Amino acid sequence: MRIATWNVNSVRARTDRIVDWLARTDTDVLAMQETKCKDEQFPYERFTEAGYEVAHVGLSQWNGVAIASRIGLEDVQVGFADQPGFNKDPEAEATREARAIGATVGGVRVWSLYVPNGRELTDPHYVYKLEWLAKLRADAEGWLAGNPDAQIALVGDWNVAPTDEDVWDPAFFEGKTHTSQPERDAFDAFAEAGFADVVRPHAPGPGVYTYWDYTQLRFPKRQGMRIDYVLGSPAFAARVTGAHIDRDERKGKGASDHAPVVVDLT
DNA sequence: ATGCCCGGTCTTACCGGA
Repeated sequence: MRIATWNVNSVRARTDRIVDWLARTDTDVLAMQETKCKDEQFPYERFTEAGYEVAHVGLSQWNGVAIASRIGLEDVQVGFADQPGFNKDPEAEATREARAIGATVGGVRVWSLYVPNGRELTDPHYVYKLEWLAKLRADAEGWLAGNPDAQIALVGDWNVAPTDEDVWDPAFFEGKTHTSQPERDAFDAFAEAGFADVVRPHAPGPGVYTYWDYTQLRFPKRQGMRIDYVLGSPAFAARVTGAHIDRDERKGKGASDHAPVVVDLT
């Protein structure tokens, strides 16, 4: 079984590329983030024709997460129980965004996650990001406490670079989001809760990234960030036989700014 | 080495991305 996560940065702008990639790489399950469309705009037919069922949640042109599977897709859940909401206007009511969808595939409870960016360290979005991660960790800890043998995979764009090795230049990110200590603490809390990074042992750094900014020749200069992760419960981690980051998929015209992260299971 | 931003929209300006 092969499972992958990919921030596709618009599923409509890249449908051909995504469906071609699925077929070419023999991937059974793909968690997508930043689909950037409403449910009624999602190109379901293209995935169905290729043999994949899709569960998607998209409420506007922002965010949007999905899981595509050719090995079944059960018990779809939009959002996690304590998922916080957000509103740019602090006076207005915070609403839950399309940043989390869960489904059971091949015996694995998969969550496709798009963690809030945070924007600036002084922005309310940063507070939202930290709370979002804390609530997810609390809920995920509960899922595992209720069933220590559960195969759970928390996958997606975490928008955190947990170590200095995970960015091309730590000095460049001083005073910015993604590398601050509170964000790193929030990310590390998942390991403490029993969810391990199953990719890093198979794709060690330095210089190994999953995202490269479109500007300033970041990709050819190999100036990227490792912010997309597959965190697995012990029973999930035990099934992992290999993993890699498909850097080639970042090449060429029409690429997402993120590469797919691929995990192979028994 | 795979190229000097790219999606989206209430589109020709601006928001969000990281």
